[in-house]
Amino acid sequence: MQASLQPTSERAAQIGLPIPPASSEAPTSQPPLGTLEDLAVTVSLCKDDEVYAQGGSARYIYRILGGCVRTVKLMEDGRRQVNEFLLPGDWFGFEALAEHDFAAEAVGPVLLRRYPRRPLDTLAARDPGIARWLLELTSQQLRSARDRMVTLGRKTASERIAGFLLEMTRRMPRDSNGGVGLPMSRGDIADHLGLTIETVCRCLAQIRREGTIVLTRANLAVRNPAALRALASATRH
Amino acid sequence: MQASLQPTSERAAQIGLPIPPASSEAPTSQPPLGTLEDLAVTVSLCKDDEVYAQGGSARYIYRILGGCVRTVKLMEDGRRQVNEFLLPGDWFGFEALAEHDFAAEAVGPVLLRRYPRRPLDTLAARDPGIARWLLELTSQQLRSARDRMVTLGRKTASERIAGFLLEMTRRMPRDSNGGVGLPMSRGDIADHLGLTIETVCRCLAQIRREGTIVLTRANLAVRNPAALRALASATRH
DNA sequence: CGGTCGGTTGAGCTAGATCAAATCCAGTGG
DNA sequence: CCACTGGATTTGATCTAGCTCAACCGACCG
Repeated sequence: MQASLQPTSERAAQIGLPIPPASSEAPTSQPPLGTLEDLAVTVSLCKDDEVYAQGGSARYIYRILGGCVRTVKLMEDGRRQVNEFLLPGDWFGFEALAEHDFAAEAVGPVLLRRYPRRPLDTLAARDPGIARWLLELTSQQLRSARDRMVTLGRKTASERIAGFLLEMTRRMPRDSNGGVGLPMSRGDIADHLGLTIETVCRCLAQIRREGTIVLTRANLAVRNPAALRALASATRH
Repeated sequence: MQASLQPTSERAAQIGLPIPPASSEAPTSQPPLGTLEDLAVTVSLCKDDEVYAQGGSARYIYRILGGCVRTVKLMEDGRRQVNEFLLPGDWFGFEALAEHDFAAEAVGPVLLRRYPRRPLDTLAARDPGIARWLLELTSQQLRSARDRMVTLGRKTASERIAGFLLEMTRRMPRDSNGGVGLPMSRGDIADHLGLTIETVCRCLAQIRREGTIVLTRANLAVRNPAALRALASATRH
């Protein structure tokens, strides 16, 4: 872990970073970081490298240029919760408290831009626009965390999977065949949704059998979005 | 619902509001709200009154003076997720986006202070201290939401219950007998922890049988905190 | 005193976990 | 180019934590 936090902006090509078109998500309002941009460096990571550790002090914030990052919380006995998957264009690490409560790890090869927190904080103390932007980012995270709360607390396995697939088709860029790449493993998905790998596989297989999706190891195409949406918010009984 | 959002500061006594000593939680840094305090009103609510509805526009922020408020998300078929319980001293409703993503309801009789958002926002745009305070509140919410994510995604029923009891003893004021009052029903607890009422009861009964806690309908005393802590972070197998 | 509404307890049932065994590739070395 | 190897994925068989359904209990209330 912690292998390559050295700025190595050229490594992207070396490690075969998947071309990173911006997330199709509504781009979070670009902040006027001006002077801060000069203090930023570009960092490239390999699969499973740690961006920062759980409990580490929060010295930087990050923006993803390419690839996918997961935030992870680990229990002592190895149970794992993947809080979120971060995609190109997404910012993270700005939670404003002293220590990171989650670790952040590269799901695959990742390229990201790293900004120091200290000058950002002083900037935010002067510029209400920056402060507002930070608040908005945090609020959005909070909102999506709360949505996931319902997922984890009250939804069935297939509802979780269907919802996840919908989220991915929404956030990932469409490729030439109308499909999207799933950068994360089944295990990552399982730990994100509070399920086991096997249950994830079985639900995916089920949805595929019904003809709702076409799925290879890492590529997803939705054939019947309506059916998928119905699955995601199934009214029970 | 929506019964009594009229400012009725005298009703507290009428409805027998449980004396509201401040939460023993580290009080979130008191903001210099100065001028805003003049625009605030005190509101009193009865059990199950709605403070605001899911999807309602976010016009106010609130501080609890006494009682307990729950934030709730409801699925169409009635499945319910209680996001958090808010206690005296806690602020809520400041998520900064236009609409509330959760409803907020009084768990029992509640007294709260209501501040209009618009002037707060303009205040925050001028005063970095206010902005910083809002960001900190939101970040704390985000942090606790993320902790609950692990609970909901990966913990067993008894771990959830034990963790919840510990949280309550931490946040609630101790009464003369060393116990704390639990303002919420078993159903609320169940919907908070992603369990059923029956499972909540059975786990509580189990922990009580072991002598770790003494529990009546609405009052909890922890006899063996170490045992409870062990339960909450049990290393599986 | 009967009714209602939380809470508790018992008896199965089942969604999803666990355990185990293929299968499928992607990358490696020949 | 092809066989080989190891990890990821898939599928099958079984088990179980927690859910569901149902009965009962006790406090409070009119």
